[in-house]
Amino acid sequence: MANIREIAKRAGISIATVSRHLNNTGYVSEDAREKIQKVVDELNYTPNALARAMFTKNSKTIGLMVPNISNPFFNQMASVIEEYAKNKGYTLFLCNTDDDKEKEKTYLEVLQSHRVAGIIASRSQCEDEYANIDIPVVAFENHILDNIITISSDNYNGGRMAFDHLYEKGCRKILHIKGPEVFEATELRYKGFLDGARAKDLEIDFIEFQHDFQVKMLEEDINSMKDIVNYDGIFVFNDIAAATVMRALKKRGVSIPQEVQIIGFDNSFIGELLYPSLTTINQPIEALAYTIIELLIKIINGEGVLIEDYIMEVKLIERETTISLKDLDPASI
Amino acid sequence: MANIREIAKRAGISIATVSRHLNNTGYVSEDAREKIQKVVDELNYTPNALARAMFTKNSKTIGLMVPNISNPFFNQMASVIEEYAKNKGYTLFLCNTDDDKEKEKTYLEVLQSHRVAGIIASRSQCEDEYANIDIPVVAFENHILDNIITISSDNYNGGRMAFDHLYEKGCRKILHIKGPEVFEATELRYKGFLDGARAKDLEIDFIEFQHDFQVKMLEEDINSMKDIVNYDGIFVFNDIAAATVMRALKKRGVSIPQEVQIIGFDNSFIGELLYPSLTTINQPIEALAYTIIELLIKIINGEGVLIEDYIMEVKLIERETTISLKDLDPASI
DNA sequence: CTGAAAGCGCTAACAG
DNA sequence: CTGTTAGCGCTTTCAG
Repeated sequence: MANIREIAKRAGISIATVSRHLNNTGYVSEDAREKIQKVVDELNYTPNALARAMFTKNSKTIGLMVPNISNPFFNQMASVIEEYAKNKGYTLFLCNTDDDKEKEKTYLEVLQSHRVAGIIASRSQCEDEYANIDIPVVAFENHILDNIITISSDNYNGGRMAFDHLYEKGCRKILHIKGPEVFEATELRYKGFLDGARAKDLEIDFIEFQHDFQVKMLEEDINSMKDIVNYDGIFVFNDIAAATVMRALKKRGVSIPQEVQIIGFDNSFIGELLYPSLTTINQPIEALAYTIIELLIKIINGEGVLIEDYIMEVKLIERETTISLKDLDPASI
Repeated sequence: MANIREIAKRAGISIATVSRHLNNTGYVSEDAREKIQKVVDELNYTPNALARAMFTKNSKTIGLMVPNISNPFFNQMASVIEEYAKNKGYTLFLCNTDDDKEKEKTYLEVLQSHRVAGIIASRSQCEDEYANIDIPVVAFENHILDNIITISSDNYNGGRMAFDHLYEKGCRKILHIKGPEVFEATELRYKGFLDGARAKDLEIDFIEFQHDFQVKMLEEDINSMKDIVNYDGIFVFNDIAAATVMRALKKRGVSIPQEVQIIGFDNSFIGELLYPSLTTINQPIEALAYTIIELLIKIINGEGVLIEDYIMEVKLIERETTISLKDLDPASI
């Protein structure tokens, strides 16, 4: 692959001028520009970003750590993060941690070695591992260290909204299927939901899933639920798990929402494909992704940012798995 | 961030020896090894992959181009490609092309500039753009150029199996919802399906969707289908589109599979979450991903590979959206 | 077993 | 407006 020296030689001009032209930095005569561009086009020359990065100390790459890219919520996040990053001139390294601390640690080293300009750590399981990283980091959902910004949705409030909604719809025998304890986000949803119930003096049952979506694994969790039919309202910690729960219920002949109302969390695309379509709490993916990228790039550029929690508003998306009792067609019960 | 010179100085040893130790290449005395490792640990030193890449001409990175990472089939592919790549010591750049030629071209340049060791181009819309790339490339699904290997599932056969299955189940008024013409994969499914029908002298109707899954867009396509209720069997070009079709049918009160049988394609996780669960054609994601990575890395390493089409076997996954007529409970019709 | 030195491709002073 | 030059951090001959 050609290099800048080759271009300079063929154009009969020094490499400094070629560099200036390529980067549009400093003066270059129109005449020189043309000559250079001609050779650049002929040789299909592309500047070596690695060499450039070594000098400028900015590789223009960002490491994106996600639990798993096949998780519908995280891949929607990844999709828009990718777009924002690209618009800013950054390319993403894709890192699936599988919610596994060891894998996260390994990737952390890989990203470090590639001298990424910044790291987005979603649902991190690490702490001190980030202490000696001198690369800008922003955390999504799980907190890492005091000096690392955390971005998340207002999960607590979302949980509370979920409860209020079910309650409003008339549910009184309520179950919450909660996520693994190590997920701060689902833990907050649980707390919010619980506080909502307490405010109404209502007792609530809980089941904890041992893991998040990893194609097929949820089914096991579902099988462990026995008396799931005894409730009239269920709040599931995310949409994909809710889909699995819905499927299990239908298999047992339970009709939704007539017999059990369901509410999920995320508002990932899957909710709209289900039948009945899933009532859920929307996480503002665009706002989350935008905030993550903006903050990270500000830190990369040495601009000051407030070290604090950045919490984005959620909102209820009412669809078909919840329904007002008065709207119920008696015949369908 | 520390560099090798710093390590060498602190360890009182030359950088050459430090390098040898780090890469386990050439002789280094046990004594030297210890001294070096001690400093490496103290300083949390990680070798600069950029500098290394400049010298070795192998960046140990791979550019993964996918239409969109939120497409369930492609993100499952990405997930396992990522795992295989990591095991081989490669890290992935994530590139969403959105099935847009211009975006693909842009990313091609970006990947070139980052001097990726190889490129995986899924469903590429380009041709000549790849002619002057001196980076190993493998294509998934769409062919690019004669000298570029293409890996894909046996889509033709899959289409044929889909027809045979519906026919066997008793369907005679059949519709195929096909993908955009520029997708070689869905085009082959269409051809296979058509040939199956011809073999039985059966006339079949077709509808063409204008685009693949991009959260929300499919709904428009669905709305454009009027007489969708007049069929007893539908083959949809992929699972996610099938999910949308199922939802539309149920909204119109059509029962599946009693009135219409449905078969999708991909066997992405979504099929199992639907109710009834979706009969579909399995694409062997593991085998595809494995082949893609194996071939690409062989090319990167200069080992010879056969330039030809690598076609992986598909198989029918029978679930609940198709059913033998004799199994039908008359009461449920 | 170890070190000096050249060079990968680029950018940014600095001196014309 | 342009060219020379010194590195960025690393690996690898080639001499010891």
